[in-house]
This record gives sequence, structure tokens and C-alpha cells, in this order.
Amino acid sequence: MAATIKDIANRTGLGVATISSYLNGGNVREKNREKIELAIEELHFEVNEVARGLKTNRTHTIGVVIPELNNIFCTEIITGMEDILRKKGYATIVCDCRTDKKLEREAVDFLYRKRVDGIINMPVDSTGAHLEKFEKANKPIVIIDRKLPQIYCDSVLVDNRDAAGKAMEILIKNGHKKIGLITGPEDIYTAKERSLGYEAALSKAGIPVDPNLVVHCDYTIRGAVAGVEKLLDEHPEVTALFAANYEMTMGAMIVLSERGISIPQKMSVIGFDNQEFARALHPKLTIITQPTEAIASQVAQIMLERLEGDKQSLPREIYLKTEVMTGKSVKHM
Amino acid sequence: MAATIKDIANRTGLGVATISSYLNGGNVREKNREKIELAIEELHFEVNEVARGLKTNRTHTIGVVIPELNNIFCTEIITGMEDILRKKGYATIVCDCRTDKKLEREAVDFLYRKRVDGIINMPVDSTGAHLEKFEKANKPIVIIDRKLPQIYCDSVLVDNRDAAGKAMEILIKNGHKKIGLITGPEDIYTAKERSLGYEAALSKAGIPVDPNLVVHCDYTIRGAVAGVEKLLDEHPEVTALFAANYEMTMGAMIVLSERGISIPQKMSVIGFDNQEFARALHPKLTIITQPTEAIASQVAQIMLERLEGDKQSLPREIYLKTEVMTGKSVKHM
DNA sequence: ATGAAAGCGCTAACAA
DNA sequence: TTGTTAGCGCTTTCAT
Repeated sequence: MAATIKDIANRTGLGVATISSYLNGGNVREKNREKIELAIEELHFEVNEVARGLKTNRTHTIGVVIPELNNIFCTEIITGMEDILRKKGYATIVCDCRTDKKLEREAVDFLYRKRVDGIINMPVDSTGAHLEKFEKANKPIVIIDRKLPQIYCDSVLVDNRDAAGKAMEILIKNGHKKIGLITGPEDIYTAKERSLGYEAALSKAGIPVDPNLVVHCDYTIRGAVAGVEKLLDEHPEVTALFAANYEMTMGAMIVLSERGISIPQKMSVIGFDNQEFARALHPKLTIITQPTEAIASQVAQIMLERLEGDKQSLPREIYLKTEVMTGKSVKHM
Repeated sequence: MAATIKDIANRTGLGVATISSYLNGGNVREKNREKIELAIEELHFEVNEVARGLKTNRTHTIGVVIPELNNIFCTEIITGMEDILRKKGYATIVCDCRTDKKLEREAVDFLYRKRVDGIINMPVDSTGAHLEKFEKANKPIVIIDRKLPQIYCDSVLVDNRDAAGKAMEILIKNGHKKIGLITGPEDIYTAKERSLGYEAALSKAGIPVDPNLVVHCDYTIRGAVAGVEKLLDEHPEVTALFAANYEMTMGAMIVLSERGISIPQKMSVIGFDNQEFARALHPKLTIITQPTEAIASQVAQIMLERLEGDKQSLPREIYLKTEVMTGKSVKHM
């Protein structure tokens, strides 16, 4: 069995409270400090955080629930958050719920049972019902990428309508009128926002919106491949594509590459996220990039503030902007 | 405060032991079962796994320590493992140690303090010293991608020498003699193995090994960009490149794309991992792919077996093979 | 089938 | 500064 605080107490002849005090940065006589450190060394003692968590009602663990781990947008954010949280002594348990509401709820319940101190969620269920337990327990909730009006929580969002608007503006300025939109499911907030940005930009330019040019995929590579193939088959008049996340950008590129459709001569393309991928393509892809680092740091900061005291202040809503990285994948008509 | 088992006991008039028994699948009189379920519903009771863990000395949590979360090879494996482990009631705490030995040790210590039931590690420190606590505690250790002779543990490996051999065989068969190798740091096991495979293949074909054509990067995109630029500048005689992981493949493609070096006319390329990326490029890239799903399932299976009883049997070593996905990025000289 | 009670390893009063 | 002790929420004998 692993050594306990009691073993250290016996070994040193001190009381358990003294050992506990030492472990928590309390004052201990120099001589005793040495004795304790020796005993800890000899017995390979490591605090049992399970016991500590039971007693203090704080686990120093944050739950993170995301739709998909195999998604560079998510992993970049997670990596960034982890870095910040770890430095403050917090660990994260990441659960990927496969964009499934049921799994999402299970993940949140699971994390609640583990008594994580707070939860960070890029939600699939837009009602937020799965988060009610955390709300009732008065544990901080930070939401990424959408608003949850029913839930008392902070949110960090990207201006997705503007993001799509920027892409469309480039295409329209270059004379494109038949623009295919590769977007996510209608019930996903970010996808809907991007679709709205697409429509608004067209309307503003006086170009009629043809709903047949809007392909609703499922935010995955595979889905986009199927969707783009269908779009190209049925609408040869399309001169440009805008793919509204990274995975679908890749899906679109796969179809164009495999069909030998040259960019930008035969098709103009604007993608999303992942600068490295855009650079690796030839010609370089023009993309809209999301500020993953800023998102990560905002989310982590807010969570830390909520954990270390500020429980009452009103829910916050942080909006961040995307940027355009210009390549050579758009042809001037 | 959250409801406890005691609250349920009071509410139902039963004893805590009965509630506990119910929660753990014990037999309870039908009438009491109903009462308990009603109380659980009304009080929003959720078992406190922290308390349970303290008592049972099992947390149903597995620690996972990897060098980098922003690495598709790692995330694919993690996703696969999580799926399997979750179905058996185990959660995972993933720590990314940024390919840093010190952070790796801290992550492992942290997980030990959290009393995870077992640990899965793609190790940075080749001595395995950081894992000794788990070894002493007799908690299962499963290693991915290298052997740790000093540590009592199971390992799941890929035949990396063979992987590099396959790539080289293709290039050599197509008449290439000046082949650049973009590989990882010499002290990383997989990188070394891939380098050895490169050298062996050249020697076997009677082609002298020129160490100047071997670029040791750090397994990152950025590192590979710098490395490939230098290689191309200093060795214009190179006709083919083999990049020995996905990130470095992308780095190589970035340089080639930005310099306008056409593939395969001016340069032949074989990459590593990420089939989607290979397909998205035009012409399609020939790559060596690792069996991430098989790795994930082997690792998870072994961990589960060790957790559910089989503590004694000898350490296992599972070897898996890579595959070639043929594209059009290799020119016949 | 159910309940009483001990105890997992720790922290936090409180007392000394 | 140090020690004694109660108790966090649960499981687990051992009775009943």
C-alpha cells in the first residue's frame, strides 16, 4: 500500500496535523521539516488527492466536454487552456462526446460525479439542460462557441457571421455570383451563424440566394466529400466554394484534387482554420482563421476567476474576431 | 450542498447501507427500490465518486501522458482508447507534456496523486524512471511506441524500421539515389528506428548513406520547414524526400509549395500518416500510415485486462505493421 | 433484505 | 508550533 500521512507521522514522531500543515505550506520547525522531508523521501509518499478532495470538497480538476477530439479547432483550444490551468494547479478531464447529445449529457453527469470544480463546454445540446446540475451546485460553467440563455454561465464566442461575411466579400469582390457554401448542420449554432453571414453578404451585394448551393454537411471530412461531390454534379455553374470549418475545407480539397479541378482556374476556394494546411497546398489557400489561442486564454482566465472567488458577478460574453489569411485560391472573374 | 447517500436514507427511512447496496446493484425489496429511486430523483442525487474512490481505492480513471495533443497520431489513438475505456466505465485524464521530460514526470506524479488506476504513456524519458511509482504501487502501465526495459509494463509498438524501409524501397525502385530523410530527434525511439530503416534500405541497395541528407528536426511542422529549407539549399542534388511523421510531412509540403517546386516532376515525396491530408494534395501524396485504431484498441484491451484481474502474467509486447497508401508523388527516374 | 458501525486519508477546528 | 479529534461520503463486514 501507498504511504499515508499517518505513516509519515509515525516515522517522524509528529502528529498528522503537523504533516498536513507542512504539506499545505504551514510553518514547521526547521528540524521537523527535515525529518518530514526525509520520511516523505524514504516512504515515497505522495498526497492522496482523492482523500483531500473528499475533505475539502475541491478536486482541482476541471471538466472539458467537446464535440470531437479529432478536430484541430478543439485540440488547439484544449492545449492552450490546459497550459494555463495546469500552471495554476488545475487538471482537466477531457471528454469527447462525438457530437451526440446523449453522450454529452453522460459526460457531464460523469464529471459531476467526479466532482470536478467547474466545467468548460462546447455544447451540442442547445438547451443547456445537461448543465443544470452544475448550475444548481453553483459550480462555474464556461461555454465556448455559443450562448446558452437558459443557463447561468459565461461564454466565449467567435463572430461567425462576420467570419462568413469576410469570405463572401472576397469572393463577391472578385466577381463570383454562384458561390457554394459548405456548412454544418442547421442545429449547430456556429454553422447557422456562418450560413446567415453567407446569406447576408449575398443579399447585400444584390445576388439572389440559391438554397441549392448551400450544402449542410456534418462538420466532418467524410460528410463534406459527399456533399461537395453532389454539389458539383448538380450545379456545374458554381465558380467558388466557401467551406465553413477546417474538416470540410479538407473534404472539399479532396474532391477537387481527385477530380482534377484546378484551383483557382476552374474553381475558387476559401477555407477555414488551420494555417499550416492552407500553406501546404499549392496554390496556397485563402482561409478564415479563428483565434484559438485567444479563445483558450479567455476561457481559462474566466474559469480561474470564477474558481478563485468571483462567484457572483454577472455572466460575461466575450466576442472574438476571425482573420483572413490570403492565398492564391481565388480567381478574379 | 449536493445530496448524499445519507439524505436518501433519511428521506426513505432506510439505512445508508441499503442505499449503497442499491447503488451497487444489490438486491432491494421492490417497494424500497421505488422509494429510493423517487428520492434520488427528487434530491438530484449523484454518487460522489471521490468518496467512493477513497473507500474502494479505485478511481475508475486512467491517466494518459503523451508528448503532444496537437498531433493527429496522438489524438486518433486517444479518441479510440477513450471510446473503449468509457464503455467499460473508465474515464481518462489526458496530459500533454510538450515533449518535455520534466513536464512528463510532473504529469505522472500528478496522476499518481489523483490515484488513477493505471497509466498509458507514450514516453519522452526513455529510462522510464518517471513511472517507478506506478510500478511500485503495482498499478498497470501500458507504453505506446517504445520499449522501457527497466520498467515492468506492457508495450504496443509499430514496426518503424520496416515503415521507413517500405518508403525507401519505393523510392529506390524508382531510381532515386539522393534521398533526403526528414526525421525526429535522435533520442526519440521512433525517430531513431525510422532512421535505421532508412539507412538499412540504402545499404541493402548498395547506395552510400550520406549523413548530410538526414535532417533531424523535432517532429513539428515549424522544425521541418526550417530543416527542409536548409536541406534544399545545401543539397540541390536531392531528388526525393521522405518525411517520417505527419507534422514534418506537412512542413516539407509547405516548403515545396512556397518555393513552387513541383511534385513529382522536380521532387518526389513520401510522407507519413494522415490519409486525408494525402488525398487533399494534388497530386495525391504517397504515404506510410500507422494503424492508429489497432494501436488504440490493443492498448485499451491490455489495460482493461490488467485492471480486471490479470496482474501477474508476463509483460507483453505487441508489434503492429504500417501500410503504404500509394499516390502520385513519386517520379520514375 | 436491512441496519449499525468502522474506517478509507485527509483537513480543520480547537486545545495545549 | 504541535497534537487530538471529528468528519467529508462512501463501502463493507457483521449482525439482525
